[in-house]
Amino acid sequence: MSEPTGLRARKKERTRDAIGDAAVSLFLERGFDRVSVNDIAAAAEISKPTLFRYFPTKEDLVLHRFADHQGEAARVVRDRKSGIKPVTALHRHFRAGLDRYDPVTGLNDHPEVVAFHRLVFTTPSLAGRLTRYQLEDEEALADALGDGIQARLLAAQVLAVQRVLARTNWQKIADGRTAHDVHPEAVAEADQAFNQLR
Amino acid sequence: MSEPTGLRARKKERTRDAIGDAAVSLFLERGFDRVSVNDIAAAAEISKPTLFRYFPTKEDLVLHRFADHQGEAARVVRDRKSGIKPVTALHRHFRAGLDRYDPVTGLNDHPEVVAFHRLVFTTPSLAGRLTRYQLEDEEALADALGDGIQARLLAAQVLAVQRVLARTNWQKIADGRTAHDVHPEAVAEADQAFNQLR
DNA sequence: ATGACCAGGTTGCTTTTTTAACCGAGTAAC
DNA sequence: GTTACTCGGTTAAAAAAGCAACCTGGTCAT
Repeated sequence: MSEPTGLRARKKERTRDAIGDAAVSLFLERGFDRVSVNDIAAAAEISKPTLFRYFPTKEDLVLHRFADHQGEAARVVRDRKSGIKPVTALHRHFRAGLDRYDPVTGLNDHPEVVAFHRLVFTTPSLAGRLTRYQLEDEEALADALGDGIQARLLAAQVLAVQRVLARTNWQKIADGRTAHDVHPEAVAEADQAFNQLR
Repeated sequence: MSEPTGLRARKKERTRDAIGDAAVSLFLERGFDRVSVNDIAAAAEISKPTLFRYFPTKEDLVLHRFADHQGEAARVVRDRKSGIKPVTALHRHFRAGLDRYDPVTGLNDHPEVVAFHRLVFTTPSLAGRLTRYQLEDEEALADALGDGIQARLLAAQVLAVQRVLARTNWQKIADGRTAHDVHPEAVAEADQAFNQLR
């Protein structure tokens, strides 16, 4: 029922983490395009082909943290308890994210997280690639919601709302406020936005 | 001219160290035959066949620290400066070992080293295997000394002397004295023993 | 413009490691 | 006395990693 935690799987996961951590910390230190994949491979003590076996492109070295949340919205809809509407489930899930200051909500003031956001959104190739991830996420959510054009529209609107909320939160953090301080209005705005979706 | 420090070589060395360290620390903790090779492999996070690729037998997991000094006597004789007699070179090398409290001289009171010695000499299969290492060492030394039966005899006597000296030192340490305290008489005994060899 | 780099990726080929299964000897249960 | 462990050690096949060499596309001197 669970993952078979063999020796192989454990080491693969560790290697993946080592590569991702080395990459992100180098990127934060010197900027995305001032770090070569060779540098990352050297820092993670692996070879270049091995690096590309774990991550298809250099961009994914940064975006794997988003990729880990890939399909989350679709899963939330699919796994909702019976009697609960999709939008409600998504709403609750987003609010739970706010409550635990999940970085994907934009409501997180850890310096490293803030710097990471900045890195992603000020590096064009990263921002570009990120939208591709969002598209896939949207399709998955649409499939979970149903078949017609309405499912597609709803999926797009939900994810657009989440992006706006996250970006708003992040902006406030970027202006120097603390996550704890911003939290109440973030919740209020989320409630308002999700209610308008119905 | 030097070792090619590739990624592969570095990781191999680390793996070897990890296995050896895990093995010795488990042995010291629970005794040689209360630890299975499976335990060691698990502690070192490698598989059993991999363990045996690095160490031919369970005993060698302990004795690799001696094995690392394998052929040292022969090398000392071969690399001696011209004009220096073999026995003199070996004598100086042993004294240098005493001065830096090298564990192979028996003159070392670190708890871990003492426990390690105790482990080796109170476990029959280990003591047995150790004599095999010493035999190989003796043959190598004999070859370095020359061809005839006299070379063999001298080699055997030198190594016998070193073993007696080391055992004597270890005994004094085992009686509770410090290495620093024992050092002067260890040097004196070594000088006397090596002088009698000439 | 040409040639020499450096970047992100890729391609074979070899070495290393995992996995599961096995062998042979000892040993405890029943 | 058979059954069923455990332990040290081995085998064969498959996955993973390393390495060197390559491709493509840019950038910079000369």
